[in-house]
Amino acid sequence: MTHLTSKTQINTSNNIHAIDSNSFVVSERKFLFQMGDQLDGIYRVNSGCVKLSRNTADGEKQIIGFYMAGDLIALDALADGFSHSTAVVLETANISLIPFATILNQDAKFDHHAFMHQLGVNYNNDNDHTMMLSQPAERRLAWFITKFSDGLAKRGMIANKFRMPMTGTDLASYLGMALETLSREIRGLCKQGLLNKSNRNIELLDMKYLIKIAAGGNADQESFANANAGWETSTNRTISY
Amino acid sequence: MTHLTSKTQINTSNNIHAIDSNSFVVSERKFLFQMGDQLDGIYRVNSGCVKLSRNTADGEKQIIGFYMAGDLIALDALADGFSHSTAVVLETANISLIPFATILNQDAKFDHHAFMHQLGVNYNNDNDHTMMLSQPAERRLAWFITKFSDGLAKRGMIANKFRMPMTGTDLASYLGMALETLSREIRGLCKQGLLNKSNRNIELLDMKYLIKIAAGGNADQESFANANAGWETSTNRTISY
DNA sequence: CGACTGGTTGATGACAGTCAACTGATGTGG
DNA sequence: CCACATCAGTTGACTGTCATCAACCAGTCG
Repeated sequence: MTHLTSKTQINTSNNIHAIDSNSFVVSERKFLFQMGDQLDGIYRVNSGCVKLSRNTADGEKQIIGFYMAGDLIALDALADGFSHSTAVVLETANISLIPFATILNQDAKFDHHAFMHQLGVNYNNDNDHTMMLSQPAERRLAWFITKFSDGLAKRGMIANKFRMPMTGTDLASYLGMALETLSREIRGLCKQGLLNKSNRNIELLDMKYLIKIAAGGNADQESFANANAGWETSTNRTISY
Repeated sequence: MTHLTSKTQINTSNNIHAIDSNSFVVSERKFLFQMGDQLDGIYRVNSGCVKLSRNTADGEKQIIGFYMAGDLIALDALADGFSHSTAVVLETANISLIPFATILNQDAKFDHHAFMHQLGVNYNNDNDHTMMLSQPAERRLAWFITKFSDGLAKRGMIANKFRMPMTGTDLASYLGMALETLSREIRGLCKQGLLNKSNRNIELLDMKYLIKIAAGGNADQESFANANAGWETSTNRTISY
């Protein structure tokens, strides 16, 4: 893995291709930045998928989020210019650097309104994540799956059949559970007929019921899938949040 | 409890006194805003303490943070102008409204740099909180206590002897544990000689060891307090983060 | 004074973490 | 292309942390 700390390196690395002055491509498994790096601004993900992680005080790595088109990352660098998290690309990504100067200076060409809006969206997503962590494992998983699917729908992609860009280990860390627990919970949802899974390929069979679980509806209740078998109930409906 | 949704109400409520055009006082137990309120901007806490909460999908209330002098709240309203959280004042607070227009418009009198800095600080604090939620209960508690103490120190207040502004129920919710668990964990730390507690008054006796627990050091190890009894090891040292 | 809110303590059990063994994918060098 | 190593994920058995339920106590307030 290469390691990016400055724009100079961006231009010299053969894994990172400048598209224009502000946007560049980072390929799978490459670092965008690491904890402690001094950044020139914050980043916007234009396409692909990036994971952010942090180290706990005792050195364990924890995933704090997965970011896709439109998301802002490295917001923590607003505090002091240094990144407090590590960014690794999961799916080859097009990234824009938004320099601090652009954010602070009254550059009319920069859409401050959209920036602030996105900041709020990111903030809300993070809060949702935080809140889910004190919920039962099955609920956390159902929440993630429906939210991920919704994210795809919002970006105009197929929402009921997709490939997870992250490993189970990463997802388990993000959801605050052991890898084994994640594996068992996924199997549980499969057995309930709510989804199919092979490797990282997921097919949602009963979105409504998954949403119900995510919202705290108990999985022991009668499944919508059982009560109303078929595809009518499992269309890739858009979740509002 | 009264409920503030607009500046009009701010001016009419006898619990809220305008100090200047931007700053006002909200007294204990009053709402600053509630989930769903349309806001005119985001708020800055100048003094006092404010708690933020959200409702889970199944209607349970969860505390997402406690905010003190310097902290920004209602950042989620940046997304769409509506608050996704509820703010209740715990200690009579002086609050400034920072209108969206001020943030977006190129108002030279507004310190955008300081604003962005504080945004990053808030963001980091939230990430810390999120990460702690998958740690053991004792560790979460030790983390909160040391962090709270550090927050007091940073604001020039006495850091090793203070009063908790929130109820145990609120703190338990924030830390993602049951009230009973919190009660037992506090007692556990007391029994280890790390702190004293009567009602909501806390006295830290061994900050270093609390920090060690917060960082993942096991409480079964020999306590610094036991190894090196006395006050020399329990001064209100400032934690760097 | 009773009714509340806030907090403590004990008994019990469930959810999920840990340990361990194993299977299946993916990748690498000879 | 195979042999091997490595990573990713599965499954089972066991254990422990912590949530739940319940009873109880201490302030506070109308």
